[in-house]
Amino acid sequence: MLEINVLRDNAPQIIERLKKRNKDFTQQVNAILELDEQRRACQQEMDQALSESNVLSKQIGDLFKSGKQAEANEMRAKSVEMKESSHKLKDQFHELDQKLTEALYDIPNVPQDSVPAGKADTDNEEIFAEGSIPELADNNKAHWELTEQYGLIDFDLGSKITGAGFPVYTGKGAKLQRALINFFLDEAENAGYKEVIPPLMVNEDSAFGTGQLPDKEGQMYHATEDNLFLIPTAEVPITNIYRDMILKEADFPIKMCGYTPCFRREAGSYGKDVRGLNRLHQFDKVEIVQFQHPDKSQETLDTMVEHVKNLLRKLGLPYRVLRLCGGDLGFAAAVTYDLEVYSAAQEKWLEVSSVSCFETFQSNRLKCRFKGEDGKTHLAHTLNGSALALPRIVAALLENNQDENGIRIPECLHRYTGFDRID
RNA sequence: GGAGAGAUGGCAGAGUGGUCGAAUGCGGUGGUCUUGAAAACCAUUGUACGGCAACGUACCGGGGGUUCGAAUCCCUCUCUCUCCGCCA
Repeated sequence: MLEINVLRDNAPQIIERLKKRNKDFTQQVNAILELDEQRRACQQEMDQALSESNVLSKQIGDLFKSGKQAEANEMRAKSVEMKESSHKLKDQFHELDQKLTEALYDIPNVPQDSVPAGKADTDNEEIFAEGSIPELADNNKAHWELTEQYGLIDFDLGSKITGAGFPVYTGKGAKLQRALINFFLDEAENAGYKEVIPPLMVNEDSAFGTGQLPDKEGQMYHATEDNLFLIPTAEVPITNIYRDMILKEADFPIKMCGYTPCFRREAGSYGKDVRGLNRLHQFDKVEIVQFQHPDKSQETLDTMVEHVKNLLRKLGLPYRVLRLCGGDLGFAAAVTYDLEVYSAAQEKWLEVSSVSCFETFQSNRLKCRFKGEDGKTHLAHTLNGSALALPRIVAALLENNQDENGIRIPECLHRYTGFDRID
């Protein structure tokens, strides 16, 4: 969520920049400023009242001690009276504070200047592309055919055990998963990321910290009995490691990576684009996360994109990098780069990574701060990216590398798979 | 699942109704001393909100209550630990 004091000081600019999201926030922002005004006025009144009764209480105590019962009792009556009004002010303050916070939840992050204007994914800006699109034989197959032909993934079996979107990886298909995970983790480690294996379920506070709650609870599987949520991405548990913390400036950059399965309900997305590996309820992903000094987050973002590009390069997949337009930008992100690979049999681009800088939007909720040179505390910047999400990588690998007799495995994976072909 | 204990500042750990934002120790920071370091000594050291500032207010796991006054008493929730049972 946005910082109230930043919004207070820069309202017109913020409203202007938010227009990139194709919505006018003037009214909402004005309502917030109004609430903020009221809240501050109320706090002053409340603090005043509390201060007075604190003084009074102290005096009463002194009077009792020096044996002046009568006077003390008289003041006590006065104090009771005051209590009523301070109680009212307290309630009022809390109500205003609550309203203000809730109103702030509804304002998305402010897009950076580089974010192009636009309404939908068709307006995203392609800023880089690499790799050549393979020419497949006429009788080429989509990955869901290949996985069946070579016994790599059993979608029907997953449906039987759990439901649609929960595939069973078998034989070389399972081994390929493991290989990719290890490859991605090793690459991340080589780039200085510390590996963590976080919990796959998180509590409400964590889901709130990274912004899944209060709005997007429909996306997560919810174990109501224990009020825990299955993670939709490792971003949630990993970023929450630093919730409620004050870091030292020397701690930056904090670089962490982790492999986890991810669980997404994907409610309402049935029908289109869900065939095979394109959209699953459970999938594997290696995530990279960084906490960074605000002055350095921009270059950090670039290095993270570079890291992902490198992975795709090594895998030999044709890919492109998109800078998301304002209309496609996630609620919490200030800027996002999507990386897409070309899946040659399906003849379409598949999103395999999303690298974002959230500036202070997440850390404000997380209360992740650092003590600066000036001795004051400031909110850290958070960044994260997929490096990488497996299913669509597998889809593209299978489709792009197929030939008459099987599927070629990219060289960087050989030491992990132990085989160089699937046939 | 049953029985019990507990939750206090970065950590350890006092504090059972006013003198407590909170003793003490450790740690951190600054300084003295030293060729340098260590040791010793001195000082300083929580967060948030409001205020130009002085300063005020709130916070001792969360929420509620009693009281003129709560870290301290009551209720409730959450979490942690120990023992028993079950179990990978």
